[in-house]
Amino acid sequence: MTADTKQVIMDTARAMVQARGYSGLSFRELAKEVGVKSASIHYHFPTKGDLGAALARRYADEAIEIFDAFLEASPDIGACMRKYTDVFRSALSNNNRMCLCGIMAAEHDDLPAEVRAEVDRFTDVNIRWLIKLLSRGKSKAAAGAIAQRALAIFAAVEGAQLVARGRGDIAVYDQAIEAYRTAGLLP
Amino acid sequence: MTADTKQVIMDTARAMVQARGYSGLSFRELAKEVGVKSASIHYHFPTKGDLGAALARRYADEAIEIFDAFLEASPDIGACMRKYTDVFRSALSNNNRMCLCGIMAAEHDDLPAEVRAEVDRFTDVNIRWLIKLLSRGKSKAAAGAIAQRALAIFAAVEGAQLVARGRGDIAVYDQAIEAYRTAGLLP
DNA sequence: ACCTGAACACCGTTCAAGT
DNA sequence: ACCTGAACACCGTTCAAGT
Repeated sequence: MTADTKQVIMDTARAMVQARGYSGLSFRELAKEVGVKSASIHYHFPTKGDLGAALARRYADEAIEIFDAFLEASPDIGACMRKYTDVFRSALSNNNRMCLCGIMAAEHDDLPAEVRAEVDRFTDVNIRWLIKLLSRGKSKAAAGAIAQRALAIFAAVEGAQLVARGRGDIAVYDQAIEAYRTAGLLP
Repeated sequence: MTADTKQVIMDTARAMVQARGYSGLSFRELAKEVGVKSASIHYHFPTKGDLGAALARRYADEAIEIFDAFLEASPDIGACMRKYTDVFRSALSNNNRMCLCGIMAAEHDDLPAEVRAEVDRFTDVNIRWLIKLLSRGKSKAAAGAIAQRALAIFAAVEGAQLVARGRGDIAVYDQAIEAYRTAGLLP
């Protein structure tokens, strides 16, 4: 009936990683916040890599649900795009945090293989969704150009988040996104 | 006459940070590579923050020189822009490394204040240079729009590097940059 | 089934001691 | 001036032991 310890660990760890990265996540700190000993964390997640992979997996799964709901809620490409960029904006407004997989992508070489695999899947999920969005009402002929543009949009949004976070200023994110729209990169 | 130990430390540390991040930098590993004991690193750089700040400071200073040389070498905006994006490309082609300050921006919350200050200065250097480039032959009237676009270009380039690194595929970087150009974000 | 204390080899840091 | 060994409190991890 009370909150499942495993879920509490994941929720707490996710917030920590979004703030300080995978490398910055400490099992001892995490345990202290959850109210158990660090050895107990290992009972639920044998290694740090197991925990990181579980976090990224759940993150990617949630992204699929959230993004697909946008497509169903509105037929307008521009409106869906705005909702999409607002998701990444909300991480920043939540204490200057970053996309879980964006910050982990920067830590690429420090990640265990099982974590890296889930981070890659998050990228796939995003690009696939953007392709679906950009393809609305277009012929199949332009598929290559659309895939390239989807990749560019994802990269640009992640970059806007990265730079805005570095500045600690969400207005930087808003300005970058607006400039992308003005230039015609975003629909 | 032989290589200055302090310089060897900085060169080695820089490569390590570009590969594994500031958090991923270990004084003991660094010392082993340089051929001294970790306590000796502390003689030259009392704290890890001192070393990190020195690395970012030199990185930003070098960027100023390199970028300004582009402006002097060519009057063509497009050519200068291509040289600029090639600088960020070269980090990836050097064993999938990242821009020193890009990877550190992701580690924002883990950085000592003195490191963060130098990372911020690198961003300033980039945006100021991009503004100078975009302003060529334009009236002062559009200054606001130009500043916004400069910020967006920097963010987009950093994002392309981040995503390409995550994929371990430099072609991803090239595709994103090309899509930015097609969309009209890059001149 | 779930948690813990104690131990291990790591980490940055400090400092007295060496040359 | 430059380097070092030893110690400190941290880290992820393991494991025998508890309930």
